[in-house]
Amino acid sequence: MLGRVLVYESAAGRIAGRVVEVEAYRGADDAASHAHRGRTARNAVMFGPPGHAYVYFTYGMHHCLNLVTEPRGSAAAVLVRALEPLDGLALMAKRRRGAERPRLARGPGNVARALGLTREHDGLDLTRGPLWISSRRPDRGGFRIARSPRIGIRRATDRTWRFYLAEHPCVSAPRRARRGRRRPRTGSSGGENFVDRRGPHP
DNA sequence: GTATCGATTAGC
DNA sequence: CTAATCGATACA
Repeated sequence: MLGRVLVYESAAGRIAGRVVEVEAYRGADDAASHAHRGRTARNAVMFGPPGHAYVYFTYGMHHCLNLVTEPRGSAAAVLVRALEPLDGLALMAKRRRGAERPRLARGPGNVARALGLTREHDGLDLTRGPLWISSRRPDRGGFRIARSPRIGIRRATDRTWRFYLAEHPCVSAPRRARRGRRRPRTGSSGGENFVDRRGPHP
């Protein structure tokens, strides 16, 4: 996904952006996943065939876009956390109350907001439009791939399933850990950054 | 039935 | 740090 271009051809206009930050979520084995406790009306698309959009509503005000990645019956999806805006910047800015380019689609709620995605788009087939991933070769612009724990979750925080283009201006920087009582570190290496020298997680 | 929380964000 | 804001989830 990283470096690929997401395109949305809506009635309001065409929007395109390079994927620069994602997170992986799985099913029953992933306590942080919406699919952790099985299929519901909300997460049903995650259990459907791959290549579909799972759009959920959260915090009473935000939508987030996921791309379903595994075969029917096996729940898994990739959360799109940030895009580098490439096309339709004026339209995005309008929806994002005039944010500057690096912030137009930084953060999963802002991605959906900039594209105008809601629960109505839940289940869209990415192989049939109007929302799709360009088949163009991924272009990471020389930025290396880094990984970190997923953001904003409380369970399964030891899994480093957030992947992003390091130093890319459109990537949402993870909040620094709270000061005060330090949590015992579960991982191996001490954690300055999470650069992944082995490439993406399988 | 009621209480709590969340794959977030903007603002102070 | 917190309010915003409501669907999903937890629990009596």
